[in-house]
Amino acid sequence: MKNLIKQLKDIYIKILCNNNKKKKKNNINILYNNYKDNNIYGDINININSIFFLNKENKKKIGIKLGNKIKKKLNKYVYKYNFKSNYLNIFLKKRYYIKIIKNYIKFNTFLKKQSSNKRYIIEFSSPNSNKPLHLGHLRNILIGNTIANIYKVLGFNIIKSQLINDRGIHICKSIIALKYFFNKKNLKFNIKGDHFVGILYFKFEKELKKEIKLISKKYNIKKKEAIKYSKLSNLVNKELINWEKKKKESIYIWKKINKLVYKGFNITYKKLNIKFDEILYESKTYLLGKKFILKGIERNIFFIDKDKSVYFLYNKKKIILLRNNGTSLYITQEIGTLLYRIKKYKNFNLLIYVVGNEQINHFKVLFEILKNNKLLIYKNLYHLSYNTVNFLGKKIKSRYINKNKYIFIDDLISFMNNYVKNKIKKKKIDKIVELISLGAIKYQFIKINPKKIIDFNINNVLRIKGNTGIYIQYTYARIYSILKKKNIKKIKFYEIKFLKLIKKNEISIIRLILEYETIIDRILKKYDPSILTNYIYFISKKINNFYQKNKILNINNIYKQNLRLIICKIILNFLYFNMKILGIPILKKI
RNA sequence: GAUCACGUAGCUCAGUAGGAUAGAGCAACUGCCUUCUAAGCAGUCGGUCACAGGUUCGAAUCCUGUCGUGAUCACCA
Repeated sequence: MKNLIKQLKDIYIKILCNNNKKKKKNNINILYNNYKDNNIYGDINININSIFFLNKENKKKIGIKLGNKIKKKLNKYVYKYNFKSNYLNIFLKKRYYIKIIKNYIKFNTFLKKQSSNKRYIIEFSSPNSNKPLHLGHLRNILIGNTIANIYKVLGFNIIKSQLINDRGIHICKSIIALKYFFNKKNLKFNIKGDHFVGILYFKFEKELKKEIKLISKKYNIKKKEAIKYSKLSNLVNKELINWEKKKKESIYIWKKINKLVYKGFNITYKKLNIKFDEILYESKTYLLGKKFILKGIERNIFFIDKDKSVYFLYNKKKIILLRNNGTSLYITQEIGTLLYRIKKYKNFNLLIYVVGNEQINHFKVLFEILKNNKLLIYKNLYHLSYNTVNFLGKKIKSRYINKNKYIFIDDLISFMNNYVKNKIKKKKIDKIVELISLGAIKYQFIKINPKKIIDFNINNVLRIKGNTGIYIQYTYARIYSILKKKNIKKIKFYEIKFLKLIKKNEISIIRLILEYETIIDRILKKYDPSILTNYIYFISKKINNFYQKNKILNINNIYKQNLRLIICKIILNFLYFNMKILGIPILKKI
């Protein structure tokens, strides 16, 4: 069965844009009407205005011409049309929806596969190995994972990639802290590895802050200046040099610390039910970046400064690529990782970096460097940026060293678990509580447009009413409980009877599912998974309304019951499909 | 100071390929469990789409300016 919208588009193009097909094709606005009264506005709305300017009379003429043509050509499914305020409204026959239902039952798919051999890499999470994953990571992970899952169901060859920033100043800070501020007596070994290393890191930052304050007071200089005279800061720099020189002691502690952190990360990922296809470590790729930069100097793309640091000129500003002591920086290792990926995959069609919007400039510089080096791969790179998660009015970000500015994912999860446990009416087993609270957390983060700041307020997350993950899970469980009582496989499809019996209620649900492809297109175009949660919420509302108003089981007319059961089955599959994409746990019982 | 985002109901957010009467949830207030899961459903209340111009037959949506909030501005990652 051909896609109706596509058929309408073809007719539209044939009649309205003989010239300039390609240019106009993208502007054609043909949508299923799920939001306005179908008695007045029909099933499908075609916006006549979106193409080119016409005066009112001509618009009506063209609209009616188009309407006639559509009715003639698609007579099988279209029974009338009208023209209102520059919209051509198409009214569909019930037969169309019966056909759609039949197809859903037969094929059980909601999307047409688009591609099978295109390779897309989605890099997300990208933690530093010096502290636990926090809410900023959570947002990152959920955006990345959802986008990756959508590409996956569309048939793309997807690689979910985690890049761990396991080298650099930050990890040296934890090493120094372990060496100087802790001994066997005051070390706590009974906590999760990443939290343990986090304690080391925060201890260092605290001590550094103290020292700098003292120095700047003593010599009456600014804090930025004072860093130069800081003993701790010096120790860290030396540690980094030792590490890059592969000194035994440095490497030994570094390995031990990282091991602890990864163990902790894995537990958190397991709780979130997030899996990666590959894990890259910057410690293994940064040397490629270093080499690349040294070559660039020979080719006069990068320059050596007076103090021996290496820089790149971007908008007349110096971007440092190597420190004057020869050690690498963030951007160096970023280049190295990219080179590694090119080597590993030879060719990929798209690499999406899911990274916060504070790094927009960083990626602009990166792409510019690649362009300057004639690495055309930069055209296949995209920085998917998202806004911050704020807590207590402050951004949650690594630069804030005060531990109170962080909420770690682990803490949020256990907080939510407790809340759900106390709130639910009947006593539930822990597993169900966990799945409910996980769904609630995920939904709450995905549902906000990545461009917007999430003002993290525990009261926003701790909600079980209305537009929440629980609502979706509940809707699923409700429908499931009905289907459990009947053997759906034994239900026959009575086309002619169904045609007579199908009503507005049933049709409006099917029409909503028909909008799905448009929704997916928009999500990928905008890189915005929140569109999906909003859509799923809208559908769930419709279904709950249907459920409450109509009886499904034990109705007099057995054919009607069958029709409704079949629709329930489709809805159930549809919810399942999308909850999988969003990573929201599916519960058969709540 | 420069650059980039964002500003829609008391609160949290949809809507921004210009197009039909600006939509949800929360909070407040009404109804609905003897009947497939009431973590639900139906309803009431609530808006000068920050402000001012401009483009257009038509602007929450595009452009300019102002104000407000946030991020970035390079040897942190």
